[in-house]
Formats: sequence, structure tokens, C-alpha cells
Amino acid sequence: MIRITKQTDYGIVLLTHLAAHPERTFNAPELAAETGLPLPMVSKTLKLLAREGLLASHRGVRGGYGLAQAATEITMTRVISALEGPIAITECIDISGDCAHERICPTRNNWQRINRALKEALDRISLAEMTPPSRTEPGAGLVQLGRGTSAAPAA
Amino acid sequence: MIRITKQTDYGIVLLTHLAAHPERTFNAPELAAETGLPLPMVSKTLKLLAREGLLASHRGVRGGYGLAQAATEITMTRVISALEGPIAITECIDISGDCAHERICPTRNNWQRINRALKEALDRISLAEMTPPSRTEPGAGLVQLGRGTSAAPAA
DNA sequence: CGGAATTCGTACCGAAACGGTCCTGTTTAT
DNA sequence: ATAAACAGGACCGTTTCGGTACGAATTCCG
Repeated sequence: MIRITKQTDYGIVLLTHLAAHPERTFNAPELAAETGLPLPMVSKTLKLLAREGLLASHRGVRGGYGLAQAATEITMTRVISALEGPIAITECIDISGDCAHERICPTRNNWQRINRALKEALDRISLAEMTPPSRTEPGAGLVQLGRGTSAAPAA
Repeated sequence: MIRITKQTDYGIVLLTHLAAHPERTFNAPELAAETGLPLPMVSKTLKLLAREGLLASHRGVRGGYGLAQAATEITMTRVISALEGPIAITECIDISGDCAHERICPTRNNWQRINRALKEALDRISLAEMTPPSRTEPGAGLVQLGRGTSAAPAA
């Protein structure tokens, strides 16, 4: 349904939480508690973000996670593609070139157009913009955004 | 991964095929043969599109399907929301109002921004624009676009 | 130097959605 | 009346997603 996954949603909540407190570093249990998200998922998501270079991880006894860059430097494009792969509405967009139907398939260019529009919209929004001045108080159960039971009429 | 479903992909192929021959009407087996798509899926998809008002169906022995409106009047937004529900990247967008986290959730406005950009991009493209002058020759096996085995690096 | 805390990596499982098929009406032209 | 075609389900296998668990590697602190 053109939805982001729940994990991506989690990731964004975590990142905004981190961005709201640039000085501190957080470990997984802290973040889970303060965002109200399930710890195992938080853990999993943080690892992914760290591997993708969005977070700096610090191992050992007083370890934790912190933003690898300034929140203003992180675009939503990067966040989303870190968490769920390249942004490509159709498969034919990221296989880049060897689409067997290229000759006959007239829609590809238009898909690229649509895809580009999406990506540009995502590029224009930085993590800092997604982060409010200083909301995201501890203990608040955020989220449950991502995919779900939508069954409304048509938009 | 922010992908459209395969059925949506099929639907677009079918619609462009119909748009390329506005005079004729097609029945399901014909369309399946001429697009190279599996008949049961074609049938299912056509029914959906008819129910959503994009196609006009004609029952009975010489029945078939035709576009319900001019191809220039049909936007991609309508096609996609007919086939996979309202366009909403996050759940909180189409539940429209009663998001329990509205107070604390800072990201909602930004999601709406992103969503709006996507929808506008989709609104700007009509079915006629997706349809080539007169390609889509009979018997050509189009498609296999939709979702799939993408595993490229990051965009 | 050794132990404890913490992240890292990976393997695993259940549930839901997706892709695809089939069957039983209902309608309509011949 | 009969055959062709749409309408509307129910149904199933496979994949993906959401979530869990466990062992290994790393680093701080006593």
C-alpha cells in the first residue's frame, strides 16, 4: 500500500529522540524505555542504523548510541534507504538498466518520474526538521504508526 | 520498501493497453493473451478496476471491458488508490484525526508533507501520459515489474 | 589482569499480507 | 435454451514483516 515498514517508523522515532538530546548518548534499554518501543526491536533497529553509518555506536560497559552526524545533515532519504533499502517504487527502477521489457515497457520513464518526485520530497526533509524543539519526553508511548489495518475508502 | 504491489503493476499495464485502443473493448482472455499476464490475475484485477469505476464492464456473451473515462482524465492517484487503497505512507495519515499520539508525535506533519508530495506527483500523471503512442503490441510479454527481489546497495 | 556491562551478529519463529487459483453465480447475445 | 462472459467469493502456498533469543566480541572499571 505504499507504506513504510514499522521498523522504519521505529527508526525515525529513535533518531528524533537522539536528535533531541545531542549531548547524551543512549543505550538500547534507555531508548526503549523513553520511547515506549519494544526493546528487542529497538536493539535491532539501532544496530541497523549503526551499520549504515547513521549512528555511532560505542561498545563496552558505558557504551551507547549517538548520532553520527548533525541532525541537519541527515535526510529522510538516507534514513529510509538505510532501513529498507533503496527507494524504488517498482522493481524495474533499481535493477538499473537490464529490464527485459525496456523496449516495450512504456511506463518506466514515468515510474522514474514518480520515484524522483518522492525522493526529492524525502531529500528536502532533514532529521532536524522532523525533530521538535524538545518534545519527546521520557516515558511517553509514542508510535504505532507504520503499516497497519487501514481500510478506509479511497483517497 | 515503498513498493507498489504486483497487482497494481498489472492494473497499469492493462489500463495502458486499453487506453492504447480506445475503440475496442477487450475481454479478460484477450487481455491476458495480449499482455502476457496470467489470466486469473487479469480477471481479478479487471473486476477490481470495474468496481472502482475506472473500467466499464459489459456482461454477457460478447461482453468485455473498456475505459470508463478518457485516458487523459484518469490520474495515477486514482489508479493506485483503486487497486491498493488510499495513498498513505504511514498509518497515522489515513486514520484521519484520532491518532492517540498526536500530542506527542512530532513527525505527523512531516509525514503529511511527504505524503502530499507523493500524491501530487501521482496526480500530475494521467493514464494517457503513461500510454505510448501505439506500442504495447499484441503477444508481447510485458511486466514482471512490481515487487520483487531487489537487493541493490543504497540509493 | 579479570570480571561485568554492553553492543554486535545471526539464527529463529509466528502472523499477516501478497500472489495466484478455482468455483459458483448472474447476466446477456444468439 | 444455451453458451460466453463478468461478478464475487473462498481458498492456499510463499514471502515478508514483526518480534524474540542466544552466543560472541568489545570495552570499561576495580
